[in-house]
Amino acid sequence: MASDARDDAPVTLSKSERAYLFIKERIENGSYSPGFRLVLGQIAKQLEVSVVPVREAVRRLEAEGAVTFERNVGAQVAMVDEREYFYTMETLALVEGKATALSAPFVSSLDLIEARDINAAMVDCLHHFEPHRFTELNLEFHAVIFEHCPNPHILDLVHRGWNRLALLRDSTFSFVPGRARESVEEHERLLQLIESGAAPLDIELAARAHRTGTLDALLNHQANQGR
Amino acid sequence: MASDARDDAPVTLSKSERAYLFIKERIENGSYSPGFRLVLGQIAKQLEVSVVPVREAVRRLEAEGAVTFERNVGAQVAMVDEREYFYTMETLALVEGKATALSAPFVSSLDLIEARDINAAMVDCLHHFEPHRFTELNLEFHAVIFEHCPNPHILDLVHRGWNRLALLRDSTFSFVPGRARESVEEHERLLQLIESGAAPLDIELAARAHRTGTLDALLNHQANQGR
DNA sequence: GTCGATCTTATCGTATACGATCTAGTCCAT
DNA sequence: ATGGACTAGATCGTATACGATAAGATCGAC
Repeated sequence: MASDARDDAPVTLSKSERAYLFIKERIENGSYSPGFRLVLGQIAKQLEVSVVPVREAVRRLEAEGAVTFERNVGAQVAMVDEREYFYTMETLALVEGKATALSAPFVSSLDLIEARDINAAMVDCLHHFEPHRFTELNLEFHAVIFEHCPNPHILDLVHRGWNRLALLRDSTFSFVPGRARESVEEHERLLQLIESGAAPLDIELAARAHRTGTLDALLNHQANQGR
Repeated sequence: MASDARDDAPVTLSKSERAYLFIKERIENGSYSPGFRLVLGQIAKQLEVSVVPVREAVRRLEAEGAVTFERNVGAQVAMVDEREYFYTMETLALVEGKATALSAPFVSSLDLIEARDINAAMVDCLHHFEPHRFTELNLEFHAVIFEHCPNPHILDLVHRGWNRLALLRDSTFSFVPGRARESVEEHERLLQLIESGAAPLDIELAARAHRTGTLDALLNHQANQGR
């Protein structure tokens, strides 16, 4: 992040990795919006590399679900509709719930303090209306807990879900007024469950409901707006 | 499977796909056991293709977790220890549980009949001691249900889990005597839950316990055998 | 004027080639 | 004999080149 490898002296980053990060970044920040055609030769020229590493990067993004690929035709940024958003949220609810429950026993009192600090900062964001930072802090909050997740596969699924959300954030995400405040309250309740050593299943379902609640809020909000 | 594309006229299968299937097959049937070094040029010669599609296949397998890859060093079949097995089973319990609950409302009475037929065949396998076929039928049983899963992401995770298990089947899986019979009984109970339109969460937890039970049985079994 | 066949072009899929990097073995100095 | 530097071989990473495929344009027939 600090020193973006100037031109052709990547200290420890292969060209295919550079291509991967390059494309991924552009997809996430919206430069390449859903449906955008990724032409290998074109991207290769921009990056001043050959098509081979670019192709590898694109296939990798395909494996991650960020782009779709058709043989002899090409790749394009994955189309993400409401249905996709729903599936992703449902899956996230599932894996985040489990990840929270599995992590709970390993959350220290220091972690709890840090989590509460973050949650407080989120309240500040509400007052100053900084939705972007709010979302960031939300991830940090959960990261403090998940950091202890003993099952790396489940943790990986959580990160995949987050990536996917980042992908379609700009197109689908909309800030639902009441939900943000509800969210920070649920955070505090989650922390209390963890602190009190509640049953794993209780924690799991609470964390699951936390995610599901965001989904429901969004759906209701859209429905009320006649969409 | 039926017609292994003779030489250079793959009707509708790219060379990288052929390489992918070739390697995957060998990993699953144990020809390439964990730790086996996958040398691109070597495999390329065997398949009479260049290294480029082979490399693509290997990277794809890496993304799936079947092989590990180190830059400028090479790839090898992923090492899978008991811990890995545990993680996979825990994750599978999670996603299979949800997949079952989500699919339940769409399971028809015809599906129920088919599932019960398969379950009966599994009992036969027990009597004739055919553990391999038993495992196959077990997958079919769950497939009948999951076929209706409305969330493709979760279904995909189930399949990934199955793939992963197939990967380490030979090295870690051992047939636990009493568990198989227990398993078919749990199948029947699952079907009854689905049939009676039980609450989604009940179905989810039952399906989850079904998978967890296999894991516990295996762990206890190993513990009792002093390992 | 519309439909279908041919041709053109853009893009992908793969082969080959070569430079870069790692690993291991050898040799020399201590 | 042991440790470190050097050399050689193997393997990977990427560039370039060319054949293969598919989408679109052009032209002719009805």
